[in-house]
Amino acid sequence: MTKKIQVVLAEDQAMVRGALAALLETEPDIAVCASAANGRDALAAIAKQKPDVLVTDIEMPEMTGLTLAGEVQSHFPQTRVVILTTFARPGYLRRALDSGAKGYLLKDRPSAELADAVRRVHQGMRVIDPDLAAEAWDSGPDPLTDRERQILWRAGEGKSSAEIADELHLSEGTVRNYLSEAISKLGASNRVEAARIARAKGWL
Amino acid sequence: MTKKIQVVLAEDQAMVRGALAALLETEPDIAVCASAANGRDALAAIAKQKPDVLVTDIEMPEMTGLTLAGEVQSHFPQTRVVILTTFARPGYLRRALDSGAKGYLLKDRPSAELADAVRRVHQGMRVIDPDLAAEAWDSGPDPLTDRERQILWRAGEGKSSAEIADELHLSEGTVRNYLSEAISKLGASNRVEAARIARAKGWL
DNA sequence: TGCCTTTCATGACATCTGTCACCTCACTTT
DNA sequence: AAAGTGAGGTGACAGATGTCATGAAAGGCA
Repeated sequence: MTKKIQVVLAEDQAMVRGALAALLETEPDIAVCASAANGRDALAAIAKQKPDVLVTDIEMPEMTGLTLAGEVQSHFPQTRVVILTTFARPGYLRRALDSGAKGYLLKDRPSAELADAVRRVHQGMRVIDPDLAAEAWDSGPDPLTDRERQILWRAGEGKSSAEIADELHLSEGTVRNYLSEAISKLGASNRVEAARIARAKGWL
Repeated sequence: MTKKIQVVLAEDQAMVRGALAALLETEPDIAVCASAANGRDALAAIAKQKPDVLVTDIEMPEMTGLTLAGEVQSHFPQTRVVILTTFARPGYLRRALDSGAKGYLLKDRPSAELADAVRRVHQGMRVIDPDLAAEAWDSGPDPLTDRERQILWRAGEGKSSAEIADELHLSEGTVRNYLSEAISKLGASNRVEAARIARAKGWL
């Protein structure tokens, strides 16, 4: 047999990280050469190990998987990236592909697909969840501006317009204007629903 | 060696389920005899297999891990339950223990602890995450009434007072009263923050 | 029987939210 | 130089939200 496919694993939940490593180690042609609990550590491991494939979660402390994918793409292009996440959010998929990820796999999928995805991506193929790809296509791009995103995020945390204005050094009226705009763009009827929709799409 | 510890696994994310099974299978004294994607299927598996230990997630479709723990406790008391979840929520821990669970483990913990927990619980010990137990102790019991919970849940989804009133056949004023009460009990300053706090504590 | 607790309801009030028309100021573009 | 363009702001208004005092009806229990 030729050399095993070297994989680095990035996932913040230690239990899941260990379990995924155990899963990949059951494959005779795959070896997990390092694993990390956040994007920053993963990047350091990649610099040292130069693995064939990175399998990474998205929501992690320090550096998200999406940012990590971008860094890997620009500094270590020989390492292919597979995103492995809970979230079937069109915005996430779009950003993942923009960041150079070659695979996007959901944690809902059968565990056998992980090793498959690693092998395919290693061979230069792309592996994208087909349902999600279709959804991403017809849900369109993120309609929010940066300001709207910042403000909607805080509103979703339960902050009042006045508090948000204070934090961002804006007037309260301006904050209300941005929220109004975001609400109408998302077809919501108030800030809470708008935040919910934006979160579901992966735009927050 | 004596017979292996028989484990049933309940976890809705297929990838994680498969990975956890692979992890447990690496232990020489543990065997995963069945796994299920929701509480209902898990209960059926337990009825058939009569396993020593059930390892279950909390948030699952059809039947949550907490409800499942209660069912197992009353119908199959010889099966000990270990809750394995992402959520460090005092309310979840409390309900888990009330439902007869013998273990409560976070997915943040090192993967080696899972097999340990299974062994200990099998021997009749309890395994509770110590930090979470302390937090649960001083955060007190759920202060919300059923009505307040129902209403706060819907408010957190972005529904207006009028919509909630309609859904629950109450007057709008009554809904506002309950929300006001919930907001003050939780020390929040509006409905959104109140919902956030309640979710974080595991009370929603 | 009387007392207590829950649940639900009103009305009144102050404040917060969402919407809209319109304005300023600093940049680009042409 | 004139005409956009985008970020930010103002003021006004209707409607939603949060608070409080008060009260009716229903069940538990001593």
